[in-house]
Amino acid sequence: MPELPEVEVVRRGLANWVAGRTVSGVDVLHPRAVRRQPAGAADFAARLTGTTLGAAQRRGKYLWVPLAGPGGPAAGGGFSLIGHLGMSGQLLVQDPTVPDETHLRVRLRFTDGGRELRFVDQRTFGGLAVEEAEDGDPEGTPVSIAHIARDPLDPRFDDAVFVAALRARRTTVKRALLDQTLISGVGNIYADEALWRSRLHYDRPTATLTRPQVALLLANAREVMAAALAVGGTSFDSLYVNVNGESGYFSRDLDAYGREHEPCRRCGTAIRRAAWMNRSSYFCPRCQRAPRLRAGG
DNA sequence: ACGTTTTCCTGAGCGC
DNA sequence: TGCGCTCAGGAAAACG
Repeated sequence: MPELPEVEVVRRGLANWVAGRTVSGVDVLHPRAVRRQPAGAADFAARLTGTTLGAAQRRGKYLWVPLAGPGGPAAGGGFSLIGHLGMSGQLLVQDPTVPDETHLRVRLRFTDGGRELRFVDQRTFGGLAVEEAEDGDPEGTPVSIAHIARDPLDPRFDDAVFVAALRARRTTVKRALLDQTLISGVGNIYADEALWRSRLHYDRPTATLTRPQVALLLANAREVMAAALAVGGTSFDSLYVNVNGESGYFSRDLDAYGREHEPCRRCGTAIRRAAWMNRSSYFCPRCQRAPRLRAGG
């Protein structure tokens, strides 16, 4: 499941392999992959064809590639190719002779006749679109992601603002970590890892956390994602790979996620898995004590 | 306005 | 062998 480190690995791959190349043609093999393109698949293809791809950018789990038109950089009009991998999306740089993948959704061909860019997505939660940048934004952030918060690896992420905003929420801590308008890039895996490192239970009300506790949680989220990025991200199966189809190695370094019944690496207690919001939360029942239920009524 | 729940999707894994 | 069920989960949309 691609979260910030995995998406960053893909961003680097795009910067290496497709920047500076001009699109000669686009095949949309599944309309759902471009469902965020208001005018549909044909419009998506028309807006891309003939443009030259710039250096890939990222905010949280979103990627975008600035487009330059045939008339020069300005002629792109501030448009970008924006993408989200969802749960199972892959962007692969693939030789044209390689047979189409089973779940190939979109293909970009280039004027140099070299390796294609393929968007492959089994569960189709991900997608691509061509979009205009937010008016006057020097970073060229596409309009549809203007509400996404900066991520903790962004130098302009404001720690103090985040700490205050999280404590002001009337919700629980894991919900807040997964709220992309508060902090972006954190998904289920790194949320559980950051909570384990911080010895916090996922159901702790945010309002009960002290400023130092939230600051520590943020530092741990940042650390665990940086460590995962350093080894190519987390892969449980073939669903997350870099643009060359290779898996990352962080899954063996996880302390909580996916470790049900295995001993906590701090205290030896068996890690538990709890149903949480139609998904799972992994935690150490000893290190991460559940909040005391309020004696109501 | 804000917080919570539902919805979208497909393949792996499992019990019977 | 195959059917039905559960699970994986990001984030927009719908709901309260």
